[in-house]
Amino acid sequence: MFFTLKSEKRAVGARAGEIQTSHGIIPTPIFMPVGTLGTVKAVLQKDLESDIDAKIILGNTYHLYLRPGESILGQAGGLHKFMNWERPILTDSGGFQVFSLSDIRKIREEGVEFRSHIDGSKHFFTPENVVEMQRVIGSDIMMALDECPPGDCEREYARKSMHLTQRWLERGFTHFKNTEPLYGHKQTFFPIVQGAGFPDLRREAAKHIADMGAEGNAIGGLSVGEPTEVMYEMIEVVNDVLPLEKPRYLMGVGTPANIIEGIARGVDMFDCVMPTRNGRNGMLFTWRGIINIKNKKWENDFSPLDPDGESYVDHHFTKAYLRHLFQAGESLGPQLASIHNLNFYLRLVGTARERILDGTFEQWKKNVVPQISHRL
RNA sequence: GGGGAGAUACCAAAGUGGCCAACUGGGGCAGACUGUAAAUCUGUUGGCAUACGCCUUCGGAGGUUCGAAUCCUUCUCUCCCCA
Repeated sequence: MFFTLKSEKRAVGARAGEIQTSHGIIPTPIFMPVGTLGTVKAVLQKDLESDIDAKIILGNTYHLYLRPGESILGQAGGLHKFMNWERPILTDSGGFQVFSLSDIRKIREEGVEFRSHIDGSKHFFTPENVVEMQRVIGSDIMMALDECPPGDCEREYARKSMHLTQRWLERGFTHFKNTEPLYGHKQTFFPIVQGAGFPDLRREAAKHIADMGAEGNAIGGLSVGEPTEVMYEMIEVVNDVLPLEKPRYLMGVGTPANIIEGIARGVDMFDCVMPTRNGRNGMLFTWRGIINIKNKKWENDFSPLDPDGESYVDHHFTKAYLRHLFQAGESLGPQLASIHNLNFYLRLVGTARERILDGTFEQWKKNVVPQISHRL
């Protein structure tokens, strides 16, 4: 993997770049649609590639390990072939599931013991076997196993958790370096900064992964219940330390406004379930604000779904029609909303990139953030 | 013509003397959702009030009772069975 900065180099500030992978080039800043189980929910690969023009998508190691499992993915020749997606894939390690499935797991020095949320069976994840699994998946970018503590955790817990994560990162990275890709294309490994909402812990964690010398770095443990201002502050603290010349990935973020603010603070990569999950639940993100298409006020609004939108669905369907689909519980509703939202998210980061390159990002941000955050 | 069952809120359907402004579904309205255990979950759904609460409701009318969706009388309507 190679990362090239195309804009001015500043520690904390918006930048534009390019990530080269074996499966294609990713312009940054970029948003990566989440496709946990080998599918971006409710969206066909074809639409993802053409209409939405996603440059890279996510998969999830924990979920893919449980279903379809290592054997099937190995037989398929990796996730790209299995799901027929030829562009880059980034896989999360399952670190987030250490957080979100906290009722059914036990964390130890060696790794984390899970109970499957599907059948209750016991499984053990280590920094090493999670790398192995991601070798089988064949993701272009694999994530380290980390512990993602809740946003309101105590300092002492955050400190111990961060140190455990650091030991896991090193074990994972060592294992990564000692193993080879299985399918002839390159893979890379991103370590993750933790440290909850404590600036000194964050700084220490950032220094630690900066010294590891990975090709890219991730910021984890944000947007997990802490106030938004804390998240922004942590991004600044961390990006002040992380190397300039390597991509920075803010995991799990966020709302359109969060993403612009993240870009402004020097983040290059984002992923979030919001455009798809909220889309399936009737929320549309647009340049003019946020729409809950299920609301009665759209019942007889026959204007285009999104007059400013650039996707096929934005101009071929009306708000009234989409509301009808949701009212009727038709599965096309969530599909159209997901396509619209992902297209919007990709256009949002694409526009941010243009504004960075032509030097008007700050001015643009000032105008666009209130607009896209407004509820219609 | 004879016999039987029933009428409850937007719909379906519980309740059969006070704990009932009325269980539960559905539908409606609104909200939540940030490295996806989510095409899920939550609230609300007679009127008025921020709230305490007040007012009008269980086919219509009348009655019994301290008190009625629940008991009695009568009327109207619906459904089923037999002719």
